[in-house]
Amino acid sequence: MEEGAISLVFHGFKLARELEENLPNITNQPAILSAACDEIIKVFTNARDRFNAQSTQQEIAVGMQEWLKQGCTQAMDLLQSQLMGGSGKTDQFGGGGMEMVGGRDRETSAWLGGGGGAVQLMDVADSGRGGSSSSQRPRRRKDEANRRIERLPAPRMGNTEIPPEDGYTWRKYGQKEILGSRFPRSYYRCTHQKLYQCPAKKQVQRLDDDPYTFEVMYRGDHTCIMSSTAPSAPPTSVGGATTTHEVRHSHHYAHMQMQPPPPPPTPSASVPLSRWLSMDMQMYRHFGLSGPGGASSSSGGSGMVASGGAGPSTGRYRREVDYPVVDLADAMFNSGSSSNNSMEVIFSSMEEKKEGGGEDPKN
DNA sequence: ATAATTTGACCCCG
DNA sequence: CGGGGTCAAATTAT
Repeated sequence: MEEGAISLVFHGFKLARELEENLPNITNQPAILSAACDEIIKVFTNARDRFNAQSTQQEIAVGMQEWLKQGCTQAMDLLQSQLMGGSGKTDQFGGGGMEMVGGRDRETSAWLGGGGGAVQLMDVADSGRGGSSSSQRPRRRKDEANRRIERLPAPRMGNTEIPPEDGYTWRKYGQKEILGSRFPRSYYRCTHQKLYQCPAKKQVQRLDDDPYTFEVMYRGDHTCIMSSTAPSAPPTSVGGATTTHEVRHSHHYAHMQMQPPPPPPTPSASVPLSRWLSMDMQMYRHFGLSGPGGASSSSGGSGMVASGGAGPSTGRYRREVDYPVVDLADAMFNSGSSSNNSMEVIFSSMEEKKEGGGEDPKN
């Protein structure tokens, strides 16, 4: 199985991330730095070799698809259609189901359709019940939200099993033990909901017998709009949201938090996203893949939510982020030894947090 | 200091 | 009444 190769790619990313995290601590240790780079290169090279050796282009494509599904998501999907003048609305979930990486069988499928119809935007006044004196009881409708369920494998690479992370920023707001399930279910809502707009929510839970597979259910659609850095001047008419780019987000492969991306605060490097995205898209083109099918998701039992950077940069549509991409992709899959430069590019776009929250309530 | 996560309580629905 | 989802205060991380 070539999942090994895919895992290697992930592993490479992980290592890169770790290196990035420790960069500030080892800049004086060229030896270590060098070794680290070497290690990373080795991993990627290895992955490439595997792809070339035992996989057909198609398999590579599939692998990339899986990878993208895990790391990126609809955000990308949307961006893709927007930036590339995609007229073919990517709306439905048309990808194909997947199954693999986990080993266990378990068929099922992919997305149980919900119900059809659009709609979301529930009452904005839906808060204030659990507390104490709430005199309001906004009806809680649960059938309206279109539910989309998706099962995705937890990257079980090397040693880090990062829970699914999609391109959106979610905030965990609850966790509960579910009858009959051995693992708790965690509830997330879009981080930007605070601006009272994004009704998107999702719940994540590990499958009983396949701790490495998560089942995520999405409810509601994202409508995050972070107009420039202006919390005071929130976008008017939320419902509309047709003018500006409606959904964008970042995506990272994080386990924990984030730091720089959001709309208002901390201005900092905030563009890597575009590079990543363009890279991804570039790959799609390169492999002639169809857009990612669904979204993916995140977090597991112990909690991590994540991050993303929504393009704080006032969502500049695009920049000249189209060329380094080719190099990157090429470096990753074609050249094998001298990919240092490319790695730099990768690093420049990786933001991550670390933390060893070892936890794993296995059975 | 701020933001995210944790966790028990509370509410709705079946 | 109990399961499942959400809130919100407290806690922890950044």
